[in-house]
Amino acid sequence: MRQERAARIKDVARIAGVSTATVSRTLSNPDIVSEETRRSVLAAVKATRYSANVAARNLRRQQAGGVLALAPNLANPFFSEILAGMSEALAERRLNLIVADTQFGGSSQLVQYADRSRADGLLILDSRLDPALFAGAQCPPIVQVCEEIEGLQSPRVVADNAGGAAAAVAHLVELGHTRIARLAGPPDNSLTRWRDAGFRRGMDAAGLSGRGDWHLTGDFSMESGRTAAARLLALPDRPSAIVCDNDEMACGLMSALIRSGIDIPGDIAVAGFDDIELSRHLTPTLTTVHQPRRRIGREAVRQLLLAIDGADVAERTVIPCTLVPRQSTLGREALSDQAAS
Amino acid sequence: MRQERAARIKDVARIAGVSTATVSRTLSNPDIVSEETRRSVLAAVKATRYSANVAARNLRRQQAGGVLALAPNLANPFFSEILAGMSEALAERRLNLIVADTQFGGSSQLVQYADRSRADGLLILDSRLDPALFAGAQCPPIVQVCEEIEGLQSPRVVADNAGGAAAAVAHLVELGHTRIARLAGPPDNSLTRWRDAGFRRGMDAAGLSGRGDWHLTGDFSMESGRTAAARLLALPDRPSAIVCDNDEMACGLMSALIRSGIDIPGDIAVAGFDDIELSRHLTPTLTTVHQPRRRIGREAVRQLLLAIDGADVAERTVIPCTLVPRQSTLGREALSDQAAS
DNA sequence: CTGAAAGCGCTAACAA
DNA sequence: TTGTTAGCGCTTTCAG
Repeated sequence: MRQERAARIKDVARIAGVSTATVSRTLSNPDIVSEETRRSVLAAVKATRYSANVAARNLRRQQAGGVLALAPNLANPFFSEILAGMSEALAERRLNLIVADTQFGGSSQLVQYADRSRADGLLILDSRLDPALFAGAQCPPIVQVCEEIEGLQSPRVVADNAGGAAAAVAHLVELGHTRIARLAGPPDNSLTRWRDAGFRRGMDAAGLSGRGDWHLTGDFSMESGRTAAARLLALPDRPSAIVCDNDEMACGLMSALIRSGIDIPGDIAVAGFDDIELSRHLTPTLTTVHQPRRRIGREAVRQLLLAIDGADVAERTVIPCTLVPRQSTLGREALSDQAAS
Repeated sequence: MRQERAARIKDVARIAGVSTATVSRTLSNPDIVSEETRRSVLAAVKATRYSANVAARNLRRQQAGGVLALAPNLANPFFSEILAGMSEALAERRLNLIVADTQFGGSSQLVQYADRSRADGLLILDSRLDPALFAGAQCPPIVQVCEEIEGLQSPRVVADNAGGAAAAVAHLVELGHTRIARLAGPPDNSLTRWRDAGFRRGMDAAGLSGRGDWHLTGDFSMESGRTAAARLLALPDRPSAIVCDNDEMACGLMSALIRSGIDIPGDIAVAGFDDIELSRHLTPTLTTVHQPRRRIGREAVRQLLLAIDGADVAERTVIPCTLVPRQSTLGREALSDQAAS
């Protein structure tokens, strides 16, 4: 039972009684060969279970056969659904998605990838990367996704972060809140900055002004939401509502507030951002801003493929977000036993 | 400003005044060239920003340069942390991790990958795949991770699912519970079967017997935990504790129970499995079985690399799990304000 | 519509 | 220790 060698294009050609060029043509551009030839080649392909050697094809075509996604944290469900959308969209073009976690290996590893022979394109999801990494002449086309790196010129596909944050504020205002706090992400993060702008826009529209001591900061982790709760509770003059820059912080915050005997939304209403699956299953369920993550991933790939093909690409594609009102602002009665919406 | 072509090995050789073979040797095996040569080659590499063409190298070496992971759902945080561990371990060997979501493209796509020219190895995390996909002679080495496909012979790296489930039961028994129910995963899933075995082992050890009507089934989703709660509440004779086959179901279950006015753990104690990050942040925090996911990912890669190198590989590597007692079984007082443990 | 042949860039066997 | 050289398997001109 020795291991049989994989068939090469030569083998297929011999069996089909044609040249290797014809086999290649049949496979990549079936319309330009005669029907008879096509039939015999395809039969030979099937008989030999032939599948083209990827390295040889890529070498010849001077391409990499895959796209690299740089994400700050693979273990984060927010990114993973975007990656799933990317993977899906790339498969249609028979391109691989190679995923690198920027937490490891450091930039020394990453710089390797900013090279056409390794990746036909780059999808960058981490705004903390140094733009200099991608400055080389041989860097493949780039699309930035969700986050934005200052000083790296490339098309961007982002959610409507400002609009989402403004909608969250408007929702609270409509419920009668005027004392609205904010739990922001890291100040140097582009998401934070856009959501900041939206928050202020929403406040302005309602004639409200933000208060400095009601501006808390976290790092997008549940843990930082937990610690923010302590700071919130220590305030002499508490807000009646708080808008968080993501669901995970909102989750950590709510959980700590509840443990301290605070009623949500009775004492403090809470809104998040992202609409991760969890948000529907918290108690109370979390009002949040839904980002269509799969669609963002697909759209980013679409733009990248355009760029790879040398077509014109929108400098900035903004994907709309939608507010999803749930119990953490409406109260339990409003939606009591309703299924996830 | 025209785009400069990437340097090839020839360019480096010319600048360093040596042959291409020497450049290649300097880069892949520096010890066998003289120090002087090495210096001039490295200088030329730096000057040209040379980086070897991956496709050419792979073609010549008859390898793929990457390993493919087949996961059922990229968007699931449980898998994503394992993938992160894999990515980390592979980077040390300069191998890519290519991730494919088995939800999309169907097996027609996947079968393409069971081929040495596309992947140097396969990491299979989805037990629902057809073993026939990997039966070809040209299929690269495989390691199954976490889940197991019946009829696919290959090394496996799995958590101690039975031991974990037994520990959860033992913990409840120690707290005085004798009426213990189970919320199981899909019956055809290997995780479910191992956890089933562990559950029974734990019950037997305590002299307890499981009851048929206390055996609920879900599909590992939060949603299925939610619906299981309704069935649990409809029972004429309720258990005092329930062991769930994963944290997400436990989360959906708890959240629905609480909404129905059930006190956890006063009325019903709940234990999960996996220890996803969320579990520490639920209210009450969830007692669960911790799986060292990153380590599982790293270990799977270690075994795969051994197999690729033709070394002997353990048929089955079992990674220990540890019980993490929290409020959902102990009560809120016990651990009230303690940080995540 | 098809075949011959060049060559993508690299590594490794062999020779010196 | 280094250079020469063949060739990995494929695609794509260029001829016919």
